[in-house]
Amino acid sequence: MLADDAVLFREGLARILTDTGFTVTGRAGDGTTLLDLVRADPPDVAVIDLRMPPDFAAEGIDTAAAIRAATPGVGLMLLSQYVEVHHALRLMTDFDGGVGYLLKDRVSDLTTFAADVRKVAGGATVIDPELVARLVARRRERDPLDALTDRERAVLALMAQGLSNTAVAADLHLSIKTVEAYVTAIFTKLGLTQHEREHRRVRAVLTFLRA
Amino acid sequence: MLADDAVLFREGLARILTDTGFTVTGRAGDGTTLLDLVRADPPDVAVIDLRMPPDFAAEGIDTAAAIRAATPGVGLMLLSQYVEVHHALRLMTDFDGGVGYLLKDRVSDLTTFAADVRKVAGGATVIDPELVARLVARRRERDPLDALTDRERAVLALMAQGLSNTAVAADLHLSIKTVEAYVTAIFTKLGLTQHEREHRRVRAVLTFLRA
DNA sequence: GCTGTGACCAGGGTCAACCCTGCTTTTGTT
DNA sequence: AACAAAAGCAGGGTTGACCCTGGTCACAGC
Repeated sequence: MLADDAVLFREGLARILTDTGFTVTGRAGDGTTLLDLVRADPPDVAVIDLRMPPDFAAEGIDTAAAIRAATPGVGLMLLSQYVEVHHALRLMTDFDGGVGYLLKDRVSDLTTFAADVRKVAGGATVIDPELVARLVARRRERDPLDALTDRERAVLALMAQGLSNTAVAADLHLSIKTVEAYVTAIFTKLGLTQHEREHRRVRAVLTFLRA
Repeated sequence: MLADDAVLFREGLARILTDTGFTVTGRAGDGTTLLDLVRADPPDVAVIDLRMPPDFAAEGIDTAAAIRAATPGVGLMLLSQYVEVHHALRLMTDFDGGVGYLLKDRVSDLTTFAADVRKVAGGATVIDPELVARLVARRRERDPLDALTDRERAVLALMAQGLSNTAVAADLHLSIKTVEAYVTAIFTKLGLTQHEREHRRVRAVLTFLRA
């Protein structure tokens, strides 16, 4: 079963899978269609693009979770354009095997790729080595935004859109005093101590944009 | 002829082209290899990923230019993951037809895609409609940074690194009063009038980062 | 010679942003 | 039950950022 909204890629992948011995039982351009198709005719494995319509914001992994819940025996191979460590982590912890997570551009051999898909169909976990390396590195240098509470992150997100404290207060239904308190807390947690050379609000925004 | 470093995509595309009536005479993972292959056995058309190794910074279009110079009769179909207006412009102006520029994710029909590739092989120019729309919009709303003088741009660049006015003054060997004057001028030229909801310095920085 | 523009700068003013200190309430953990 | 953290907010203070107005000098174009 194939799920990817990019026609060129999906149709190309369908041909590759057919050539490497798989039977492609269906194709879907979005998560809802995929879930319906899998329920109707559970395949050995579903190959899913991580970013799917409508929001292209990793619905692929939510769809995968829904498939796992509905049809636990179906393997789930996720393909991503970019390294997204937290999704890999989620796959390794929330799913009980039978999942794969590969980067599209790092697949260099079709035979190995096919073998990985088979492993996943057989219940194994297959994660791109680059992701493992990133996970290890990540544990060493934690994301500075990790220290922020949900509220602080929300405030910073609006700051990063160029909103004033007045606007942030209005949008989050808070008082300006509260927002000011959060802003100061954000600076502290991001290690942005008062310094003559820094415009800390801009620095905080840059940190957010780079995360 | 196919040129794309992403094996999954390239091999999938090879199969699609074969299925839609083309003969795929060769495959290349980088521009140099592609140029060599095209010289050795010029095809009707080369399908090229815009982003190629080693720098993934649009070598595809340079390779296309080199191919055009060496073998003028070869059509050039470029595929891009993202809209990049300046590359489309270059294709339309520097090349004398026989070029195409499509976005990977916006190809929704294989038959139409194949027809587009044939048009390019026949000497036509095929550009994704979305790009045309962007080009038209771009001519209307010129880059806001164009209105800035060299000095204003320099000041904004340092602002965009999160520097305070004090630091900008020190780095550019100016007085703080001068920097303040430039900052106000920058806001005016970027159309950032005083508004209760905006933090204009952050907005200016965001404008700079997106340019 | 005149005009316009860019670069550079000052005095004086306003205020949003930030900081400090202190508080209450809610929620989660032990 | 006790404690800690997060959320939310206030009073009062400081100040960097911004704004207005005015100025000089160098350079380019007419």
